[in-house]
Amino acid sequence: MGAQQINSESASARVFETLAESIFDGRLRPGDPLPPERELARDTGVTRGVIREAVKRLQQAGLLASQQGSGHRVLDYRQHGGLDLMPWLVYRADGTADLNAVRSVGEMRLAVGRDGARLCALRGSDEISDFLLATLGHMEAANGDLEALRRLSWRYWRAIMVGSENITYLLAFNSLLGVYERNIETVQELLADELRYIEGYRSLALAIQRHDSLTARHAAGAMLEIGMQRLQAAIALFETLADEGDAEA
Amino acid sequence: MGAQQINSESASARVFETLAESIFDGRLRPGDPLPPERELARDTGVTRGVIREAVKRLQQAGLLASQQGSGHRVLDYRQHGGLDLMPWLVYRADGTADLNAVRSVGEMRLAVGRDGARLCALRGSDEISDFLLATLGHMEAANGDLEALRRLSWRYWRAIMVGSENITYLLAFNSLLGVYERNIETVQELLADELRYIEGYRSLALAIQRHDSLTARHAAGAMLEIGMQRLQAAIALFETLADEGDAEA
DNA sequence: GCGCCATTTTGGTCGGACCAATTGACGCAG
DNA sequence: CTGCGTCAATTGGTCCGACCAAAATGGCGC
Repeated sequence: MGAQQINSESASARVFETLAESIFDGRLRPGDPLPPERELARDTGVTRGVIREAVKRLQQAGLLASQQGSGHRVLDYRQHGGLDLMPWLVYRADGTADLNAVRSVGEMRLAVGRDGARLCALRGSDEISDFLLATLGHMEAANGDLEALRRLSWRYWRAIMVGSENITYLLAFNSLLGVYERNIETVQELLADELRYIEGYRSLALAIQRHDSLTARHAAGAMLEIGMQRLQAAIALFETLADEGDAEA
Repeated sequence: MGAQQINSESASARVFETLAESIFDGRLRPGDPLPPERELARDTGVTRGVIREAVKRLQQAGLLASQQGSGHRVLDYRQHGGLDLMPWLVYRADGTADLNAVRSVGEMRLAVGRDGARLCALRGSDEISDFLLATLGHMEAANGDLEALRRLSWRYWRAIMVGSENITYLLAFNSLLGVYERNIETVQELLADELRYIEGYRSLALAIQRHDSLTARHAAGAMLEIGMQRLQAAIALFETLADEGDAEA
């Protein structure tokens, strides 16, 4: 498995991935011109139309700027990129993960989750808290099944983001989920303690139900901190291993 | 000016905007199928290739899902969209702004700005604080010129986001800037008091310089709250006007 | 009434052509 | 020799028509 499955992707998707990787790993730097479309088409063995479709996606992602007569040039994604680039920034082409990017995701998860919970307590309707409590019941019934808990937790948090009535938080949540989804098993194991901390989910849901924004914020923070601590421990471990690897090399 | 300038956009960009608007204003709902590419091409008077380029951008934005043989169908952007959709969510086709979306932007600005400042104080190098203090000097020299202050403030905050070493905050900052840029004058007037609050910028820069994360967080919060209050006041005003308009109608 | 298969629909790709903006080299005038 | 204008080459933007491949459709036979 692995490389072969990539053939199932469309040609334009493959070109997109290839070019995006070249940009993220620095082979194509900000300001660099992209080879002409005709040349790219010739080299990759596809039609110019396919190249153009991939280029359009790269433009939409904030990775390229184009001008007729001139060409396509690489933009600095740190200046023009959106949150949806995170999956590419976290998971490199060589299969390793960027630990800084992982930590960043954890920090945003905490900040957005905490403030989203606060706003949900302020604004959430009874429908929201009812849904949270119902989901909580399913989590209790899951009996520690991580897979089920993870799915339920995602629904739970999505409901909070909806209840916060803050569309930016909801969209940011989507982007973060995009990162998790590429490595579900690892995320699930890492957050195991948090997922099993049913009491935390309960006190948060109850705080939201009684519109107690201060308690909701703290409950959310306490809950998310569990996963954050596991995450930081894992990062520290990997950094140690990396250092030893460097020392040996 | 206005409608005519749109002709300067490329054909695929026009198709993209048209379809995106149809999705955001609800004429195309989640689950709805898009008309076949050949039909869209015929109706809009462009080639299928142009339609496909626009469709690729819509896919990248999380607005469409496609399947060979079946067709393109509209996704729920609240479930699959990223933060870079905010400009479209804030500014509707009829020229009005979605006040809820505006408030959301303000809230994320506050949350990310506050935590970004905290992290920058924790991790920022001397280069960062030097840059902040230098920019501060330029702001003092701007002598209240809003245009100049706004530019300098953006650089200032970008430096903080870079210094926070949290890539998700930096990318979210980019997306928020994308919202501001579509209506620079209004944003600038709205944030006038905040932009002129040089002392706030100074105390934040100094807190970051001495790695005082707690003070940095509070200084950032105090500063951003100024703009937030103006924003909330403006929203309340518009809501009142809208209510009166409804009452008359 | 149910399930299988040919037809149709529809996205994905191909190939070549022409248009339009930009760039750059060449040659002319100053 | 310098500076400017012109023209050709480069390159993205669009058009056209064709074929491939996956999915949906509808009719046929069981």
